[in-house]
Amino acid sequence: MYICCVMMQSQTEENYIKAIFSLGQISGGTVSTNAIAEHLETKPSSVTDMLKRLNEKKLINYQKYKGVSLTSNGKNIALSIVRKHRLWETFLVNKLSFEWHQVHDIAEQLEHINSTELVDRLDDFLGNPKFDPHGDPIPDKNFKIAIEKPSTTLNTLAPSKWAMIVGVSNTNDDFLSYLSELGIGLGTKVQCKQRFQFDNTLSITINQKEILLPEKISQTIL
Amino acid sequence: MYICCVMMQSQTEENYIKAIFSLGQISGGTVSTNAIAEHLETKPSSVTDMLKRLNEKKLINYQKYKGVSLTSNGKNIALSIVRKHRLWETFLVNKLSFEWHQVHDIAEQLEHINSTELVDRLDDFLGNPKFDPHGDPIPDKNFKIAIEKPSTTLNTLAPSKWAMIVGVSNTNDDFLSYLSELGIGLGTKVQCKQRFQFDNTLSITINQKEILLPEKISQTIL
DNA sequence: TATAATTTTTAGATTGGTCTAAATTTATTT
DNA sequence: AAATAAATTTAGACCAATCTAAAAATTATA
Repeated sequence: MYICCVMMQSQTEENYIKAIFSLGQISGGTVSTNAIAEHLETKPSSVTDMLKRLNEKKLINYQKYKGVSLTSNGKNIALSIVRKHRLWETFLVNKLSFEWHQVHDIAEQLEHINSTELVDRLDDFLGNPKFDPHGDPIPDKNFKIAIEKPSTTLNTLAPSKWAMIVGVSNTNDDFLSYLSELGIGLGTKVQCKQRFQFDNTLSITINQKEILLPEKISQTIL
Repeated sequence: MYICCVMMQSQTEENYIKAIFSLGQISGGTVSTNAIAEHLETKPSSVTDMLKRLNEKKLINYQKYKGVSLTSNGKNIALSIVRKHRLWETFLVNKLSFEWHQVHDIAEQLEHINSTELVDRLDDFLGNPKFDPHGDPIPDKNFKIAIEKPSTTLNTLAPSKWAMIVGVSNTNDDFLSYLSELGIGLGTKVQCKQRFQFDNTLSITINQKEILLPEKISQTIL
């Protein structure tokens, strides 16, 4: 087994690699300059500059005008950042009692802390969790990712059936705090009361309370 | 009670403020450009540039050629960094089972993480410790520092008397790992066996083992 | 007090990361 | 296929943080 050397990136470079990784997950293939710019809230010209640098360092495959993808080195760096991010989120929620929706910004900072020793010990301290508080899988020491939990979106729940929340596919802050206001969190058990035909709005029961969820929302809950 | 706004410094600026703070602690008065340069392993000309910027931001009192000291804003920033540094060191040692001497570099990174919420929760999680693993006091939420433990250096220990290690005055890495090799750590109980007149070398007993400590070393142990 | 030695500051260049405005390449439409 | 629109890159500038080399101020010394 070989573990690549994953050192000496600036935080900015790491953020670009992370962006390319997560956009690549969605699109499957290569990622466009504009997509990265939008994702990082920066200008396309800045992205081009950075892509040249990352290309020099052999962290990405980049050809002018042709989009970009990660090399295996780049992918390992991305996975190590994802690992750190999700472990820290787990720490914040499980040990420091943060709410689900408060942890993202802090983990965004902590994920850049550079110490394999630290991350591995944190992993052990947390009991080597396979999934983070949002239900996303945490890569292990060797960047292996557990098989995704087989989960379905809430909007497919049949009337009278029960389900447990195991994750969301939208990690927007406002959305997450909206959910916690509704009483929806990780592990929450819900029952489908009724589905309205005309727009598929779902009526569900949570702790005796009845709530209406538009399809747009029920689609993002696992 | 007023808490100043402690935001938006770059890591570099924070490192300068920390350096000025800790050098100021020693010298009492103002700190010289060269001292800062040496402490941060940079060039005096770089220091001058940064001093101008920090002066602009009213974090230091700076007059050309006259040395520098922290304003009350600057002091608060310094204290908040010290607080973070020492809390994280405590976390690393108490929760992640790091050794005494391994934690400094990691804490040096963690101290720049920016979230009052995080720090205060970490403080609670650790049980609001008053001293870090090196025996140094941890400033509280309001940057108040506990009165130093009244402690004496090991070289003053009289023959046959017992003492407990509560800190060291030299936090050099090699020194700390040398101590742990000897079996000397925080909370270690030692007994003075004998003091040799000619050079004040101390013979002490630690867990049944007998060890000889030159005066230079026994002076740095509290 | 004048000179030498030291400390500190300035001047000017470099690097990483960003921007705007203009130019170029690729994609779309007629 | 030509014209237009959209995406991408280049050129040139800026800021933070650094450096080297040279100048200026301070301190020490003869």
